[in-house]
Amino acid sequence: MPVRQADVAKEAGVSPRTVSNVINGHPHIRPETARRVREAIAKLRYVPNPSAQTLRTGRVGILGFAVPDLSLPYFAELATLMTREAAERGYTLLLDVTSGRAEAEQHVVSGLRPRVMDGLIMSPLALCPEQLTDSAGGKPLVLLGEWGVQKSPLAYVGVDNVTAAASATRHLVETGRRRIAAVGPVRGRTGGAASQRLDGYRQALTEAGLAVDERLVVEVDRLDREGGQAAMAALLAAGDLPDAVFCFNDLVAIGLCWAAQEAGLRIPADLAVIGWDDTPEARWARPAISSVRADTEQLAQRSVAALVGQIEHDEPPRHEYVAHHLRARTSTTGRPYRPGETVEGPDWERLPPPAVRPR
Amino acid sequence: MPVRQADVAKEAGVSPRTVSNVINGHPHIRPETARRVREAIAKLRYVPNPSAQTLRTGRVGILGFAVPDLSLPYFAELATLMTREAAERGYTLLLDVTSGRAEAEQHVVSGLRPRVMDGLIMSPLALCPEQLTDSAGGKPLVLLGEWGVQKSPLAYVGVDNVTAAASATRHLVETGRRRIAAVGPVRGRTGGAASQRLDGYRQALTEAGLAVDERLVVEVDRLDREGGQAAMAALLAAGDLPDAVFCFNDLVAIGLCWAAQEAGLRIPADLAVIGWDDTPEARWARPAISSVRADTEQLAQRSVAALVGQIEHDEPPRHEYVAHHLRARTSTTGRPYRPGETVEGPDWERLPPPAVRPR
DNA sequence: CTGAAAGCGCTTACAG
DNA sequence: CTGAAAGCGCTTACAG
Repeated sequence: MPVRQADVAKEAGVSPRTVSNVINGHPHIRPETARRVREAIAKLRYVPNPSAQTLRTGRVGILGFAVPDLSLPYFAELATLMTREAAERGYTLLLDVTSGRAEAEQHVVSGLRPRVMDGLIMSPLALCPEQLTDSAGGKPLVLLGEWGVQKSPLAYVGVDNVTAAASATRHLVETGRRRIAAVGPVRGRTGGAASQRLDGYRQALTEAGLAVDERLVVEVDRLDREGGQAAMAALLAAGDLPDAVFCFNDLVAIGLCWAAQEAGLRIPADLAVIGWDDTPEARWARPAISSVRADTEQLAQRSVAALVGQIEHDEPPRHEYVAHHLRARTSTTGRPYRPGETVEGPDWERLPPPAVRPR
Repeated sequence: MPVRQADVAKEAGVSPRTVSNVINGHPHIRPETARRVREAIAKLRYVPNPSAQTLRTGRVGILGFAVPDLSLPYFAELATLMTREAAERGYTLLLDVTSGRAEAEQHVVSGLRPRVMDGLIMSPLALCPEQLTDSAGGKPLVLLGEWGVQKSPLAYVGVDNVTAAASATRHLVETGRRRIAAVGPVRGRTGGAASQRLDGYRQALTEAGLAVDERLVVEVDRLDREGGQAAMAALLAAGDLPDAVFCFNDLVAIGLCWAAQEAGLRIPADLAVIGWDDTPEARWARPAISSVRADTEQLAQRSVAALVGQIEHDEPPRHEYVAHHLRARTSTTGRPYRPGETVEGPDWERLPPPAVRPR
């Protein structure tokens, strides 16, 4: 019932081979022939059958993007950008929600899925690169979070967590804070972005001549508002409050601010707070919350480019860093802020655009 | 290089036909044969090639879900639920972000996409059902928003916007409000959910013996925080402030609260505010914002069921309603609220679960 | 209950 | 520059 290539060929008075050539843009086709074929395609509203194409060529035209949690605005934003980025290169993006469960991540990577995708971009939470390496089903894989990827043979795109975290911490120091807490390592999960951010945090404190007090490093169950709320409760219960908190994402910062304000603390007078991801919710919070922003456009662009490069040109996997910025707002500066304004932090950093670090 | 059905057949000492029968669960297979086949499958780690299956059967195993905007938490939540729901029925969910552009919506429905999906669930923003009807590419389509679907032949799943909006408005009346504004119709877009919510709003006001003041109906450019901010600015500029606002989603409510508080208004003492979607951001706002919640689990479950029913059993399209609830919080009641608590509104409503209204 | 064979709709060496 | 033909890996009437 649907129109086939053969119907187009008959309509245009050529062989199917020629129709295929026109569609796939092969050179050396007589302009007149090409025109006739194109007219026939338009007239019959012919659309090639993707399954037949895939069966024949082994190429699917689909990139996978596996995210742990779409309710994190960071991933929702990234998914939107990736969809666009993939479309520009002629691919469709297939989104997979793993909920951070190891089983789901495993399934995406090694299960049925590889067959319906040409490659996968993933932000692993439960699985570490070693577990992913073998199982990628032979398809190219690009990693987005970090999980001790330094020594992994897999491709990786992300921000330099150490530098960015140091920059956030330094910002707190420069606004006069001395007892700075860090909230965000996830209980029971070691390595990954969190440990790099802790490195940056400790490094900046040491450079500023401040002591590192391990009691001020607070773990959370999840990087969500409830986690931030619980962390603030723990800090309050411990007494000897910090005068600033570096939160590993905005949701944690929001929950923490909630609990702090509930306890009568003023932000930033009593407690400065900085988050991570630069979500709209942080910009619209009262007071507006300072945040570290990864350049998500670059992230989407580079990771899709890296994946397509592996797929189409067999490029070797490499590690790549994207820019980050510090958005200083009321929760650290005390200065009024209206959503929509962009206030670069005093010591914001930007890595040179094609910051490629070959492995 | 990958293992094919024929390899499994040879390993098990049967014909490909038998392997296919075992995989597809055909009856009347000798248990001993089935066991041998299954062992061979496991041993060789055979996975059927989906493209070949699709080419042969015409069935893809993929459901599409087209959303206008993943940064709306409502859609992010729905996407997560739908993914799970689809997986339970053996389908993969393909997410498409249309950004509410007519062109993108058209493309999803009529473009290349229908060939890679068995059916589509979509929340149209720019296109009305009439435009969608012809173009569905012959594949089943389930609509999620409303766009004057009452008379559309397309399947529809959603909340009863009239009833829910009336309920929200009545709640404001019952907490003593008399000048109640409605913020949310999108400028230049007529019909759809917004006009139904306006109907419910007017209906409730009239029933309460209050006059409907059309100057209190405020349009927005988009249903986002900026839209709410601008709407509040307009209300402030107009003078003669309302004492309550019914916002058509939580983002608008959040932007509106921001602007109201910036102007020195106290919520709810000076202005009561209720939103729609019951997002976490509304629960964690200060004060916590009351909201109308559609039962998203039901929505996901019913819409996937309706789509799969059309695909697999050729069921006729029908209109179906899911339950909604009113979550009364500080922004209307003035009572303290801690995120995580569930406070049903005094006049919350729930439609009987299988609320099917055949067309 | 299972084999041998055709065909889903493409692409692509192989000829001309 | 274009035709005729094979084959990608499945499923399924058709026989037995």
